[in-house]
Amino acid sequence: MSPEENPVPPAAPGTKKRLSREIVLSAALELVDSEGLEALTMRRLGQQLGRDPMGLYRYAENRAALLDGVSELVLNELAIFPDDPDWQAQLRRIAHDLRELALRHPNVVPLLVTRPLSTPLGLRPLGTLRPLEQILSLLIDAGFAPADALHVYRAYYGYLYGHILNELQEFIVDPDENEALLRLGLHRLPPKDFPRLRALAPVLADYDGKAELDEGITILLSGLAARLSPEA
Amino acid sequence: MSPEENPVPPAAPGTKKRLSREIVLSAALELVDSEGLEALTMRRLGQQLGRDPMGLYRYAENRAALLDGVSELVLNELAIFPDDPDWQAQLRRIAHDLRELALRHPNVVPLLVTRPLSTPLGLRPLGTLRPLEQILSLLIDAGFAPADALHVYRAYYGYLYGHILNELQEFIVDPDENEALLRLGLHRLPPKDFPRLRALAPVLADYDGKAELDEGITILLSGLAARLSPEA
DNA sequence: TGAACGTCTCTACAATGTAGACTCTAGGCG
DNA sequence: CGCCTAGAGTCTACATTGTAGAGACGTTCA
Repeated sequence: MSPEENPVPPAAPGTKKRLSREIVLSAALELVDSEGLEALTMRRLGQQLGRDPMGLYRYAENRAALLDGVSELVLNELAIFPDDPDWQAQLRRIAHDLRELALRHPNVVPLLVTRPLSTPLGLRPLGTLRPLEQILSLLIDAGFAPADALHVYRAYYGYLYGHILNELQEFIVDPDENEALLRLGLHRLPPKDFPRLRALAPVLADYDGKAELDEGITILLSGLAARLSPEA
Repeated sequence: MSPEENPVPPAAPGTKKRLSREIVLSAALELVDSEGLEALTMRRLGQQLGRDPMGLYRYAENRAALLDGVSELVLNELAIFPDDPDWQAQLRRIAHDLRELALRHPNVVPLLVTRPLSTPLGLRPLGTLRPLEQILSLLIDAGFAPADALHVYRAYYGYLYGHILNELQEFIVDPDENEALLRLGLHRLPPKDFPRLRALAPVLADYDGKAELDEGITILLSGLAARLSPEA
């Protein structure tokens, strides 16, 4: 082989153009989606782009900043229409969209959930705060007092994130091995200590996340609407 | 200084006794509590215990297993009484307990939330599954059909974890710098794009997580009870 | 006494994030 | 046209990490 030929071909062959933040972040996201969070190292990403790893520091100050960028990028896939007059319908739709987004990028969910914990609210990437702002707008326009809008948002987003975490925890990629794996795992549990869980194995195996989310949202929204009427 | 004197004294001086899994995990937890997750390295933990880092592998196969052990340890602080006939009161109490536990160990919360994502349900540390089993027991004893109990559990725990994440995200350690930091951060946001959020700064500053959790739980429980009556 | 075993320790290595200096290239100015 | 400066890209180097593998040590049984 010719000496200057890159020994690792997976880098896109033609793309030796100029780099950009978007390109870098997209590549990072692809990497995370396909191989998991811990596969996203500077060297690995560099080789994916056919560039020296050090060059990446021009587009992300840190590895942490890179992670922030990735979660921002993912959240940008979420479309919110703050002008919809039917706030309940809109919140329900957003919930399902976010759920599907999480299922599409399961490896990014840990980022979505933990990165904000290490960054005070005001210092987060702007793309991360946009959903919050837009939902507040939606609720206030619908007639909620600003403080009540915040309460609704918190209850809503709290439940939503919780559900997503729940569902992903039970999620197993290949539905064929689903039941097998599940039984395998549950079988390990001492029957004395875990009778309920073991008995529920078949129910656990078919989990309809979409329906479950929808029910939860219904309960929560109607409860919230009753307590804090938007016309008050 | 004498050559064989350990340059890092913080290791407990007297405790040269036999190690045990509990001791190791407790030390790990202390480390995480006081200095954060990324401070928990094998070497650092070893020096905390005055032992060679390699010795730790006798009590935890991996660093990952160590992390699992820590979250298990924390979850064990949670007391559940599956025999309480008043399931709603019990769930409400557990919620508050778990919230306080999270506030006590904020650095462990990312573990609690993300570790299960990388481990199929049946293979988790037993201590992690105990709350699930016990709450199922509580609900089934209260009259729920097993499958319904699972639904209730999911909605409940989903909301609970979501709330905790929410609250920790807005949590700032020193309440004095709370408002300052908050304003500082929010001030950075472009007013054109984030008018609602900026206007809510004072409301954001005093967040009563306990009350908010309680309200949410009330809404959720009454909704769930209405939909799936335990006497059905 | 000797042997065997479980515990602890040491050394070593590959992989990571990143600082700092170097090279290269494009474009503006004389 | 030639130089020169600034920024993008690259190379080298280093401290820190998890962990394999071999050895040392002490305790316990035959």
